[in-house]
Amino acid sequence: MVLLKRLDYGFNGYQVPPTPRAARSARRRCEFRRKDYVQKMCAFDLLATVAGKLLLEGRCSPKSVDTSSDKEQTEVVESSDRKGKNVENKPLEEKSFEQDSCERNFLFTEIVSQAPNSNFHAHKLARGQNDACSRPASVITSESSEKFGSAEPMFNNDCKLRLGIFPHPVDVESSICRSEGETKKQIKIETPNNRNLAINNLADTCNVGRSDTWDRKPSTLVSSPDCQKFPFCRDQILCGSFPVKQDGVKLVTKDDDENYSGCTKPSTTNKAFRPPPHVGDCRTRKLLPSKYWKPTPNSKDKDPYDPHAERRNYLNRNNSYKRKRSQRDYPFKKRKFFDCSSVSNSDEGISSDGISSVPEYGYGGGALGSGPSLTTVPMAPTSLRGERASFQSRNSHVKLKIKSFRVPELFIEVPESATIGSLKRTVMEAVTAILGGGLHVGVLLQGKKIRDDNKTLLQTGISHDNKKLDSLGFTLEPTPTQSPLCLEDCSFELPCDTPQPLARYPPMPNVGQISHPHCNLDTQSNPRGTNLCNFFESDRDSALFPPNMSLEKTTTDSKALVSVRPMKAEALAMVPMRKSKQSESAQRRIRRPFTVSEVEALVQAVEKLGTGRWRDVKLRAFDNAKHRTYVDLKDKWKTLVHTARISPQQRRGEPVPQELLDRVLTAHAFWSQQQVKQQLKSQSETCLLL
DNA sequence: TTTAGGG
DNA sequence: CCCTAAA
Repeated sequence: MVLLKRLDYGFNGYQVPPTPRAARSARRRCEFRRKDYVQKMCAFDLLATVAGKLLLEGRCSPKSVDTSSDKEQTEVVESSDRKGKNVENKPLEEKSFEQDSCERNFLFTEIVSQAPNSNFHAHKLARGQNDACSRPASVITSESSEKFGSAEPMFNNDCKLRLGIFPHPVDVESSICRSEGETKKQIKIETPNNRNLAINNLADTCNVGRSDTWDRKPSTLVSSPDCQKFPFCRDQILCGSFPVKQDGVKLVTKDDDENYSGCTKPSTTNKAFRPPPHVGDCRTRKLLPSKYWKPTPNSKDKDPYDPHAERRNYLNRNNSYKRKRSQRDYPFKKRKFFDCSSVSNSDEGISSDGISSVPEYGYGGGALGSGPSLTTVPMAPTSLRGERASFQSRNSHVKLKIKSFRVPELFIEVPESATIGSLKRTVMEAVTAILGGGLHVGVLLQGKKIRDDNKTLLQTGISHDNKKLDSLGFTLEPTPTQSPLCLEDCSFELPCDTPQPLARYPPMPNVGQISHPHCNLDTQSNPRGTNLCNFFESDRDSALFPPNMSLEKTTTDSKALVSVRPMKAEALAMVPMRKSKQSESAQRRIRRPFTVSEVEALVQAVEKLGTGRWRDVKLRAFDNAKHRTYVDLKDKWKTLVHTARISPQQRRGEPVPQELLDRVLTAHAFWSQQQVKQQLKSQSETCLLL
């Protein structure tokens, strides 16, 4: 349950608020509940059944693959911050970042291209990433992406903040070359200090040696500001995309957020709670960023327990509310139309996921149905073609091009006053937290997880002649080991010689989309649960891109091209994943426990407005917390009342100060009574009329 | 769209 | 948190 725990508390720190729209879907995807788990498992059982059928239909076992002709390809990586400014130590506010336009997802793109050998150990990678901690992360401001922005309409102005991981400027070249030995590759790496560092002589085979290399020099991490390089589909965006090549990883954060300026001044006050009456305003005003306070025209507001005054006030404001209401965009209700599945939307003919197959004959970017950028794919040099040719003649091999891996979603929140350096560290921590925990590879076929590791590709339906198979996807996920929900083996290895390279997939389809608490920065000054920013932050989930916009980009992502050696299967031309209709079903929003600060704000609002006016409460105290709907607030109040009534021993979760609970009971009693009075009143009136 | 409640 | 009947 460790994982769950982390989830539960992952939101207490600073986080980058996402855009409202995607919020909902993201939350749903992230939801990690036992209940869901059970449901999922049912689905898996179903899959197992299907798989069984496939097994029966299975034909001869795959033949061995001749890799002799396989040569690694050269990949040129776009230099990252060519135009990026080195703004290491300036506060974020001084940058041109626009919080609401930050890209929030992380894209890990591989640098190196062809990794013929699938003998890749995920845990090695993970370790390597740990090492990456020492590596500098780079931040590129919006300017740096200008040139790309124009070419990439999808990002429009949303490409403001990008994070990248760079290898240490120092010994990138040497270490790599040394460890890799001779090579046929050339990699251009741009580091903050060292641009366009060309690396030659990379080993053209990645075997154990490569793994070792990872240990030492985990990866040549290069970041590219070019959005086109990372055309992610909505899914990728939602989940975080992780185009990975064995040789390198690129990290890019995308964030599409809303303002969270409220976090600029993390409040440290949290303890001093005062009695209900009148305290509210003064105190709150102090604690809360002014922008979140809607000055109430009526001074009557001052008296929370004057229902009449409040009523009048309420009525007076009713009109303006209506106007606001129409303007307001509540994310909820949209959920059903939101496709959260990472493997979705391929139906539209768009490569939605990180993977796409390489056409069996004559590799051509266009064959993938991808966008224009595909042509720029650095892959497919002559060696590759040769390889393909050999495959065709000798065996039936499945050729896959993994554009990207889905990666667990990261939530990062930092105060505006944070320095770029701290931002980098934060991102680094977040990334390493995930990677360091070990990675698990999941295989998706037509949007469904393939659990049986022992099936051959053929049996699974992954073969070139299987027309039904049009989608195959891979995901990187945090090691579910710690989670009780984790099923059997969670091997990190991706056996290359095993006929059944299919890795087990964690029970939860979207396990990877958890938020990682480690992302929190600046915890020293902002003890967990005490920052008031939490409920003012805009919806993190909103960081997810609107479904529509991301779809087109996907096609362009040719960078993460990797030649995966499909052990013993037939060469196969695959098509981008197709989303299964089932997956489109709504997903639960991620759980976001209320912080003490939020509770306090809620209590205050209810004290003033009373129960039964949740929309007003929302507007008043949570107007900027897009992820808190009035229903949420109502529910929270309900649970608060319940919590206040039970013994402290029975309470769970983050403890709510007794003082607050007392206020809850008081307010609840007051307003309940008020309600009763109102009813009696109306009743008597009715009687009089009669 | 909001409320109010059950799940 | 979700889902929904009602308003």
